[in-house]
Amino acid sequence: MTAMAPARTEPDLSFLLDHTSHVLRTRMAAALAEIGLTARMHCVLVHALEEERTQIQLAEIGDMDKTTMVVTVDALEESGLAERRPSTRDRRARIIAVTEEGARLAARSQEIVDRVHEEALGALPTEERAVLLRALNRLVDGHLATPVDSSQPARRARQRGR
Amino acid sequence: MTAMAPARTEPDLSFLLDHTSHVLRTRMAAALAEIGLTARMHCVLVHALEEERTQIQLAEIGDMDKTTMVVTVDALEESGLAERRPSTRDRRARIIAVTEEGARLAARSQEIVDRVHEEALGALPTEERAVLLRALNRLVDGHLATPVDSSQPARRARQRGR
DNA sequence: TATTGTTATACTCTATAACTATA
DNA sequence: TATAGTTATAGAGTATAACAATA
Repeated sequence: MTAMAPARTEPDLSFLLDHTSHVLRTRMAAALAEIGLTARMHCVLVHALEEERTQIQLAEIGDMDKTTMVVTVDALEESGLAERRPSTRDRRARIIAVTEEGARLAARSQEIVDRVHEEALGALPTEERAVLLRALNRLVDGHLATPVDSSQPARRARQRGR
Repeated sequence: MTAMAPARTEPDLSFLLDHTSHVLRTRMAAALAEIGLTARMHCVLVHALEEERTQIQLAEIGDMDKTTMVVTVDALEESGLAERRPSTRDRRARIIAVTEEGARLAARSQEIVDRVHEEALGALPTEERAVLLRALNRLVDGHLATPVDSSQPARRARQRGR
C-alpha cells in the first residue's frame, strides 16, 4: 500500500503528503540505483565528506538506527566508496572515510538528487514553489516537528528466557 | 528510521515531505487510536458509507492490496462497525455495510482527521496554507502522480517447488 | 479464462537484545 | 557505569501464491 486515500472533497493533507513523499522516494531510489547507491548511502557519503564523523554521528544526522548504519557502511565499504578507520580520539569509534571514488560518486549523486527535486518541482510556478518550501519548513519547525511517541511501541520487548 | 536527512544547504524536498508525512501519520494514528480505529479502518468506513461498495472497490480507493483489505474488514467486523454482505449483483463479491455504530464512529473519526489536519496547518498564515495545498495538489497531478515501477520487485518470486 | 475474496506464508525492513571493547 | 560498534534475530507490515466460488 502507499498511503491513505483522499477521504473527501476538501484537500486531504495526509493523502497529499503521503502520496508526494512516497512517489518522490521511489523516483529518488530509482535514480540513485542507476549509480549503485541507495538514499542512505548517498546521505552518509555526503555528510562523511563534510568533516570527520563517526558512525554514530552519521546515524544521528541521517536519523538511522546504529544497526541500520552498520549495514549501510558495509555496503559503502563493499563498493569501495568509504572505509572505516579507527578514531584517534576514541578507540571504540570508527571514522567513516570516503574514498576518492566515493567522493566522485557523491558529487554525481548530489546532482541526481538535485535533478530529481528539480523535476518534481518543475510544474510549479516559481513563486508557488518558494511558498511550498517555506510552508513545509514551517511545518517541520512547528507542529510537525516531532512524532508523538506512540504508546504501542514499534515492537514489543523480547520475552525473557528465549 | 524516519526519513532521509537534509543533505544540504538548499531546502531538501525529500526530507521535508518524508518528515512531515511521517510525523503527521504518527499523530493521525495516535488520535484515531483513541477511538479504536486505524487510518485504514477510517478510510474504509467513510467510503463504504458514501455508497454500496465491494471490498475490491474499497481496496482500490484506499490503495490497499486486497489481502490487506481482508484484515481491515475483519477488524471492522470484530468491532461491530461494519458487516460483509453478499452482493446481489455478483455472488463472488461482498458489499461492506457500515453499522449504525460504525456510522456514528465514522463521523467522530472524520472530526478527528480534520482536527489533526487543522492542528498541523495551524502555524501557517492563511494564504501560505492555501498555496501549500494548491502546490501539493499540483505535484500529485503532475510529475509526482505515479511512482516509477521499480525494476527490483518488493519481493522476489517464490521459488518453485517449495 | 478471469475475477472476488480468502488463507497461508515468504520476504523485507528495521529495531531490540546481547555482546565486546573501550571510556 | 555508559557508550561505539557488531551480530543475530524477532516482530511488524505487506505482498505473493494458491485456492474456491463464481463470472
